[in-house]
Amino acid sequence: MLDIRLIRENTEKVKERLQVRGKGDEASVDLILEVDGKRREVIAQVEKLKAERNSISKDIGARKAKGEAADDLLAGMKEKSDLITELDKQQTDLDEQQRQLLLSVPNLPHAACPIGLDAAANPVVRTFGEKPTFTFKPVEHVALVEKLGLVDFAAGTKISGSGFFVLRQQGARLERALLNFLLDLHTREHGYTEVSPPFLVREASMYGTGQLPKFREDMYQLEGEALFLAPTAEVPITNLHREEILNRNQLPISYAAYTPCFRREAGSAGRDNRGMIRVHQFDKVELVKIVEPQHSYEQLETLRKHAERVLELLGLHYRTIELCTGDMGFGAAKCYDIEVWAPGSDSYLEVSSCSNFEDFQARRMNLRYKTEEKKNVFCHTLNGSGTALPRLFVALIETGQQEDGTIQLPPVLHSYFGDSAIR
RNA sequence: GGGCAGGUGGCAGAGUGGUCGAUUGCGCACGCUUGGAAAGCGUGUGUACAGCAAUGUACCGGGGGUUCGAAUCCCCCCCUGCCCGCCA
Repeated sequence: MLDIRLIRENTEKVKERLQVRGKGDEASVDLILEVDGKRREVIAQVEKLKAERNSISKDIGARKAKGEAADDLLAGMKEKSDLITELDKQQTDLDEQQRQLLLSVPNLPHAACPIGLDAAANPVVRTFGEKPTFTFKPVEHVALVEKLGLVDFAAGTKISGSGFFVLRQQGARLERALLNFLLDLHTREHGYTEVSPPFLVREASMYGTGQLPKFREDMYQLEGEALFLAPTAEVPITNLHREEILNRNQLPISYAAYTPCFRREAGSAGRDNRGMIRVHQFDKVELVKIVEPQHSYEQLETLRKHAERVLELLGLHYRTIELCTGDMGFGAAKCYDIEVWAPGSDSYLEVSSCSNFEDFQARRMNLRYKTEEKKNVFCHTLNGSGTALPRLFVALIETGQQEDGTIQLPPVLHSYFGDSAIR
């Protein structure tokens, strides 16, 4: 949520920054200011009346305490109160209008963000390794996992429907190895605090991180309950500190969490949905940072390096792209996607997305910290999907596949997996 | 699922219609004291909104109502805790 003061005081700048997203959001700005203007007029009016009422009421109380009559003071008070009630209603109404408008406006892209309309305009900012070469034609993961009995898609469909899969035997074990590897890496070497949160969250939490009100259709909600299945660990983890005022010396806070993620993927049926690439439930290790504003961009780089390090240790070729203004998510001010190479599919798969939300989420969540000057300032929140497991899984086995049908695993996984290869 | 009790400032905990943004204690900050610390003493200690400012307004879980006036009375909702039942 943007700061109304920022919109008021830097109107043209805000419009310009919204315009570069290319979604026409800048049109809301004038409307917001119009509502804000009316709102402030009403506030000025009603507060003046309230001040009068309070002062006269006080006098009435004082007289009654002394046993004196106060009829002269009471005259006209009822009317004044009724007027206040009426103006209060107007103000509540305008407040709500303004809130809804503000909630529907995306974050302002950082000044350094590349400008563009869609994914085609995203520059590659880093690559690691090279596309591996094969002496044979590499196979796509679907064929690979079925042959080795790692994943049973039919069983997933039977149990839960399309978009679900069952990991079996070495497949299940590889996933478990990856989870442990990821959590160990981030907690032991990158200094993150491990957290295991609930997977079901209440509505207030979904508002906090911005899934609601705009993206209700993408979420699973429990029938008859005000609970949602978390679409990412970002929701429970960031909400750990909702409505809090942190001490400066607590920052930065860094969390790593494994959770499953639940997504309806409504409207995406038939698109990109082969195998494990786009599913309704997947595991992920998420990284979340809560930081001071002045450090948030260096922290974003750090976060990104931590996410990239995963792929580097696994010896996977990847590229990191910076999202352009038109392709960036709703709440992000700057965002990197890390895409790992999947040779069997001959494509890059997004496994990780590292965003700086600046104070966009913190404002919604009322998450602040106390500065040395004892000012309460909104924190900046960052999050990076440390890695979406199924896609990492896909890249790993497609990259490690051998001509004899086995899959060679990178050395860092040997002890976690208990073997050097899947055979 | 059945029954009950509660939601007040960082925390604990008073307050049942008027000078209460709220007694007090703890905590915290600063000062005095001390060789230094503890103790003790003193002072201070919420947030948001409006306003150039002085200042004003709002907030005792949320919303509505009664009243000149509500933390306090009435209604609805949300949340938390406890007991019983059921259950991994």
